[in-house]
Amino acid sequence: MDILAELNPAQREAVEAIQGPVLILAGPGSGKTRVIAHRVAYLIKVCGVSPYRIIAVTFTNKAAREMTDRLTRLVSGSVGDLTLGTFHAICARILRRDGRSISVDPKFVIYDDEDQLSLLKRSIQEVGLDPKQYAPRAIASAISAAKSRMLTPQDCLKRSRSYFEEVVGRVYERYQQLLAEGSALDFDDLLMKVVLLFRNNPEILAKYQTRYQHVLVDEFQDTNLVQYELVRQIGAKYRNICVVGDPDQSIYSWRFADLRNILSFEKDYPEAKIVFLEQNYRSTQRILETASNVISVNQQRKPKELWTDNEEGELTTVVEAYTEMEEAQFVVNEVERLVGNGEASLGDCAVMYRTNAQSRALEEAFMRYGVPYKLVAGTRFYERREVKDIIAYLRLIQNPNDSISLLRIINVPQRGIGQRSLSELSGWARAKNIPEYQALKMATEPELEELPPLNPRIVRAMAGFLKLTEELIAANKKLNLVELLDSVLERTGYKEYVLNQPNGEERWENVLELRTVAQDYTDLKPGEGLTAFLEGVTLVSDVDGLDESVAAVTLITLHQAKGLEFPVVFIVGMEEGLLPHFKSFDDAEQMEEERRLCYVGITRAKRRIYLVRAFHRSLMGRTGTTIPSRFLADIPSHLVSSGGLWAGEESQIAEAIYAWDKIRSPAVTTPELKAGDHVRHPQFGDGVVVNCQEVKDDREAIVVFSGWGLKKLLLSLARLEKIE
DNA sequence: CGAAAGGCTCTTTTT
DNA sequence: GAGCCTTTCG
Repeated sequence: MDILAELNPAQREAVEAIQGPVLILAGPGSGKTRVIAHRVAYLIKVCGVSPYRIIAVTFTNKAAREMTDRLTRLVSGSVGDLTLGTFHAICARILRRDGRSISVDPKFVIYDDEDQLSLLKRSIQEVGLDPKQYAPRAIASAISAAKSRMLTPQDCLKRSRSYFEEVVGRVYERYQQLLAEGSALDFDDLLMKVVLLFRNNPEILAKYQTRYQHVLVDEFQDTNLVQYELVRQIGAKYRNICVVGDPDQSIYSWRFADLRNILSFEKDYPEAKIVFLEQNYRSTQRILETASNVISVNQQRKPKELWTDNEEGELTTVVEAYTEMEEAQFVVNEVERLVGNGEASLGDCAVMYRTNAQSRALEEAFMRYGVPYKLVAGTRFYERREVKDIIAYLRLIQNPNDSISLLRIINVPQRGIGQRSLSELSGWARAKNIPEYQALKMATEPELEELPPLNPRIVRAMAGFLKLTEELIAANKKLNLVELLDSVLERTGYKEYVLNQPNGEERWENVLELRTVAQDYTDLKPGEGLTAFLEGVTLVSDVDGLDESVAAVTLITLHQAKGLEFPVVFIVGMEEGLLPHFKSFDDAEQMEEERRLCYVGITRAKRRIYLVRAFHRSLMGRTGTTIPSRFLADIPSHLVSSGGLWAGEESQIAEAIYAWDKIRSPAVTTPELKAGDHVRHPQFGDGVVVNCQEVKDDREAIVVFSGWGLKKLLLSLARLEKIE
């Protein structure tokens, strides 16, 4: 098979440029995944590079799986030695192998968000603060921001400039101590620790640098600083780094992804070859045009000319339903209609939305009409209480110092060890600076002088739990994973316990489902299967479970939809407050990201796109009138099939009560501005107003900023501050 | 000790 | 509307 044959000139250029750094800027549907796959295949087949010397990073495990499939076909053989996976999965592997030198226990467990939050609450308390006063989520986010910039607690404390930052620094410090004590890492640690490992151990870094002759990174626009640094470190020796991305599809800034990575790449690798992929193979002309009109409003963007040879296609359908129930009903009916007249199959259709909560009304409608659907939320399964309980037992077997897991299940099923006794134990453990499990061991030693003040009955219960755990730990040395899991279920009496809970049957089904997942690991040696399984279930991403072969409509968030494509796409909730989300209202940059999100959604569609909204929507208990998303207004009418409803929108915008105004943070008072006024902008700095005029129901100022030039800014969005 | 009920807050996107 | 926490009662 000729690997270059089926590529267009630009794609071919991107594949053949194997020497030195390459930046591929690729529009939606321009075949970037294809370019990566072909490039790897080209390296292996044509250039004779061993797969062992190639590392390719994808955004999800699913993308990695698909890449493997594609490659196996392209090179007609196995690519087993290839390093392929998400940053997190790859880093976890590196740390298990080489983490010892920075005191990462190879038996570490990975904490998910829920575990992280529990540990954080504990850390907040332990530094003498009240978790109610310092929202653990806000602190979690601040710590994550720090880690994505590779800042240690000490760095944070040193540079803290406010009381909150100091609090973050102190909590962060304790949080890391507790993680270390329990041999646990959070998601961000996986990345940051590898960077630190490489920094402190040049010989280990050299090993990886020498091994990886070629580095490839997909979805580069959504990488953050640690990830950039990792790529830089690993690729430093050969500099054969190929990154692929699209600034217009950058939608993860809240995870500290930084678009500036693309600019840094051009700066750090001045010799980089830059390839533009602008031909779209996915969508009809009209879909592409709709999308372009939406995205071109963004100010912070390099204009890009996307084009396609595909047919003109259908008009964009804009629909207004009365309520969210009717919105869902419209989608279901329309799917049935399309499937009925043979225009599409169930699997061709996807419904996309901004927030997970929106899936509910949709699910109900699909269920009521008996239309098969699949909800993309793989991680949701692993968040279920019963599933997490079992995983906690398994984690405890792998690493008994994992106190979060221990506290989760020490009394599940009930063993008569209550909250009071547990805080006694925890306090005692903390005083001795040991994990709970070690404290448990000591507390149940009858000959010990200094015992925690516990009731003998409780001590007996604790000893029983300890004995159970020790036996399971021993069992892990000779049983395979499923045998071990069965042994957990049997020894704990979990089945009887869960069946007595509300929805017991369903929950037990979930446990059995988990057991099915575990079966994939039975071939591994005792112990190893457990490690691999625990890593697998923690690093799953939502789309990983998406199975294209199932004939059902896909319900998916806009974020999850990145990288996917469907012949028919419905985007629901096209309303102010939802898309764009109201959290972004007072920040021009975030607003641009909302727009990109909308763009990502539209460009998933191959043949048909529906933009749907509800006139009434209930949120937070309240029902409110909505107004159409501003993004709808950017689509020229010649591209829209006017469902009659759309025509009357203009007057509605004026009349509609802006339901979100009540929730929205107090409107930034827009200053009266005239030409010559000096203003300050959070991003552009100080500038001078050139002009200011009324537009629709807003005012638009044209301001010149030094270093940025002229900017058009809507006063309701841009946080302009008048300065004297 | 444990279950149940009531009250509170916060509502985005996820590896 | 949900999840989390606290309170209350058996």
